[in-house]
Amino acid sequence: MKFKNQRELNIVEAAYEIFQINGYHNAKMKTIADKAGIGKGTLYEYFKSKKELFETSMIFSMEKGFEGIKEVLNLDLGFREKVIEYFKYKKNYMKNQNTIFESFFSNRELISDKVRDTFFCSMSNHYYDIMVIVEEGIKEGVVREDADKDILTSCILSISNQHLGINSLGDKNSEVDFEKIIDSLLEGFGRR
Amino acid sequence: MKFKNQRELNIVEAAYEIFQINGYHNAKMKTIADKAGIGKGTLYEYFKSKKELFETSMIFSMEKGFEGIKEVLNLDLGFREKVIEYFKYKKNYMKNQNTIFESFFSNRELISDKVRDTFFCSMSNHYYDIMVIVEEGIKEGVVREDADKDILTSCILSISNQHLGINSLGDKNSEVDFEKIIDSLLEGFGRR
Amino acid sequence: MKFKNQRELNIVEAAYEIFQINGYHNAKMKTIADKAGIGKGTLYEYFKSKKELFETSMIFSMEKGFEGIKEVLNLDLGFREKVIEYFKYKKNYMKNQNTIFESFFSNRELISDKVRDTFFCSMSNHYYDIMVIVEEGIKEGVVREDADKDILTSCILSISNQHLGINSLGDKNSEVDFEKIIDSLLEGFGRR
Amino acid sequence: MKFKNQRELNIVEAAYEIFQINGYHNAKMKTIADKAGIGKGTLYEYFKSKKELFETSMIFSMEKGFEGIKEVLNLDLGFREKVIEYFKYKKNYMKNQNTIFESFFSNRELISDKVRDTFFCSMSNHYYDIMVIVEEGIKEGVVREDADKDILTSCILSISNQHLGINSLGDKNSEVDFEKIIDSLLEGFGRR
DNA sequence: TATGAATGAGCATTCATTCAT
DNA sequence: TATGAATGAATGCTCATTCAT
Repeated sequence: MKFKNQRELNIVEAAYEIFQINGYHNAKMKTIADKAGIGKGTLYEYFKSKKELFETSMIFSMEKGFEGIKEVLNLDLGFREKVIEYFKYKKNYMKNQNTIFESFFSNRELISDKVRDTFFCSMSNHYYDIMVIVEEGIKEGVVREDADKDILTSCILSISNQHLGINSLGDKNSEVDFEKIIDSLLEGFGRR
Repeated sequence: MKFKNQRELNIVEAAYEIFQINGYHNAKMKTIADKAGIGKGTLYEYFKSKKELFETSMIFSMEKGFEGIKEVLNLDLGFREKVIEYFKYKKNYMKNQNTIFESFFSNRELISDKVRDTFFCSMSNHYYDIMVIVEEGIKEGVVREDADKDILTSCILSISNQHLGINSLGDKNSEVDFEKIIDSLLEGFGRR
Repeated sequence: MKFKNQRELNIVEAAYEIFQINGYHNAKMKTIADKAGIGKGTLYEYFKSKKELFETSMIFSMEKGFEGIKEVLNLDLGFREKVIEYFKYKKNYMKNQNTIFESFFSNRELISDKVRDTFFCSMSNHYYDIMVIVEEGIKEGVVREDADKDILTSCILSISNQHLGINSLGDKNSEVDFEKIIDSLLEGFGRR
Repeated sequence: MKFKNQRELNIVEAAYEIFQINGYHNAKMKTIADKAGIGKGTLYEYFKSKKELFETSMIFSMEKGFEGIKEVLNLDLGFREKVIEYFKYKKNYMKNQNTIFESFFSNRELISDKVRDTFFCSMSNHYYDIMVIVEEGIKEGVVREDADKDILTSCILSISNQHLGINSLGDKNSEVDFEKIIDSLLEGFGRR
C-alpha cells in the first residue's frame, strides 16, 4: 500500500483506530480528523468520502495483519511449532481486529470491488501460505504424504479463525491448548 | 420464544428479514413496518425502540437456527453422517444469517445482557450438543476412546463455522467435500 | 359548572391535577385516563380533544379558586382582617395553581372565546368582590371616604398577585407580613 | 451577554421572537432557522439543543428588559416622576415579554441552574433598584422617613407587575392613571 | 493546500386521535 | 357506552459533505 505522503498515512492510521473502536456507523469524520490532528475538511482532500476512507483503512489493516502473519510464517520453525505460532498470532491479532472487520462485512454496500479483490487476493495468498507450511510438514515427515493438503490447510484456517467474529464472543482470554490441537489433528480422532 | 400474538410474530419476522438484508444501521423502522404491513407507530406498541426490536429479532433468529440444528442432531444417523449433515446445515443456515449476526456482533453497544445471555446459553448448549455426537461416535466405535473430546468438538465447531462471518466472503456456492473432511479428521494427518 | 355525571367530574379532576403538575404540553392523555381510572378512548366520549379537556379543567380550576375566595370574602371580619385573609388565601391557592394557569396563558391558541369569557367574567367579579371589601372598609370607617376605590382595589389585587407567575419564582415559603402591608397602605408612605 | 459573533446574535434574536410568539413547545427549530436566515443545522453549531437556545434567548430578553429599566432609573427625575416612568416602562416592555416569560416559567424543567441564577440575580438587583428610588424619595422629602421601605418597594413592584402574566389578560391598552396611583400610595387610603 | 462554518437530508420516536369490537 | 390497538403526522437532532477563505 502506497501513501502520497506522511499525512495520508496519519489519516489512515487514525481512521483505522477509530473504525476499529466504533465500527463504521459510529465513527465520526470529526473524530478521525481530530485523531489525525487535522481539520475535518482536509480528510476530503485525501479521500472523497467516508466510505473510501473506510475501505482504505480496511486494506491497510488487512495488509498489516497479513504482514504479521508472513513474519510468523518465515520463522525458522518446524511444522508443529509454526502452526502453534500461527494460531497464537491469529488469536492476538484478531482480538483487536474484530470490530472493524465485522463492520466491514456487515455492510456489504461499503465494499467496493477494489477492496473485495484486495481481500480475496490476500485471503487466497494466505491460504497458500498455510499450505506451504503443510507442505513443509510433509517434507519434514510430520504430515503424512497422502494427507489431503487442502483439507488440512482448511482445518488449520478454520481453527485459527475460531476466535473471529461470532465465534469470538466467549472469554477472549481463555487459554487454548494449541499444542494439543495440532497433535490431535496429526494423530486423528478415529479408531485405528 | 413467546409472542403476545400473531402480529408480534409478524413484526419480528419482518424485522429479522430487514435487519438481515441491511444490517442494523441501514434498516429503517418504516421499512420494517411496511414489510409487516402495519403502521410505523405500531412497532412501538410492541417494542420500545429499534434496539429492542433488533435484539428480539436476534434472539428469534438464534432460536430458529438452533432449533434446526436440534433436528439435525436428533436424526437417526451414525457419527460420520451426522457430522456431515451438521456441516451442511450450518453452511446453508449461515448463508442467510450472516448479515444480521455480524451486525449484532459489530455493534456491541446494541447487545443487552439479556440477549448476550441468551446467546451464550444457546452457544454453550450447542457445544454440548456436538460433544454428544462425539460421544456417540465413541460408543459407535468410530472415534477413539482416548481422543480429546473437547478438541474434536471444537474442531467440528470451527470447521462448521468456516462459512460464517469473515471466513464466508468467498464463493458461497463452492462445493465442500464434507465426507473427506470428517474422514481426514478421524484418520489424522500425521505420519504413523 | 355542570357535569353530565360523576365520571365526567372524575375526568376533569384528573385532568386538572395532571395539567397542574405537567403543564399542557407535557401532560399525556394516557396519564389523565389512568388517573381517572378509565380507558384512553373514553376521554373522547366526554371531550372531543385535549384542548377542550384542558379548557374545561381550567374553568373548573378557576371556579374552584374563586369559590374559595368567596368564602373568605363572606367571613364576618373587619376590613383589615379580611384583606389579610384574602392575601393568605391567594398566596396558598396560587402556590398550587401556577403551572396550569401559566400553561394556559402561555398558550394563547389554547384559549377559546368561551374560556376567555369565563375567565374575564370571573376576574371582573373578583375585582368587584374586592371593591366590596373596600366599600365595607369605608363604612367601617377604616378607609377614608374620599380614597380612590378603584386604585385601592387595584393595589390590593396587585399585591395579592405578587405570588403569581413570574413574581413567584422566589422562595415560596418566605413569610410576608400582610398586617404591615395593609397598615402601610392605610397610613400612606408620604410625608404629611 | 456576549455573543461569539453577529450570527449568534441573529439567531438569539430570531429565537427570541419566535419563542415570544409561539411559546416553547410551538416554536419549531426550522422556523427559527428560517427567521435567522440560516440552515437548521447551523442552529446546532451555536446551541446544542432547543432548550439551550431557549434559555439563551430568555437571558437575552431579561437583560434587555432590565437594561431598559436601568435607563429609566437613571433619569434625572424626582420620586413621583421616576416611579411613574417605571410603571410605564414595565407596562410597555412586558406587553411583549409575556409569552416567552410564561413559557419559561410554566416549563420549569426547561430552566437550568445557570438561567435561574441569572434571573434571580437580575430580579434581586431590580428590587434594590426600586429601593434606591424609595430612598431617594425619602431624601427628597416625599416619602416619610419612617415608612417601611421594603413594603413600599414591594408595593411598587407588585403594582408594576400587574400587567404581567395572569394579571395581564385584560385589555392591554386600557389607560391606567399612574399619577393617581403613586399619589394614593403616598397619601394613604386610611382615615386619619 | 488546509480549514471549519454552514448545510439539509434523513430518521427514530411520540402521542393525540380514531374506530372496530 | 367503553376500550385500547393502531395509526402517521410532526419534529428535534446528527453528521457527511461542501466551499469560501
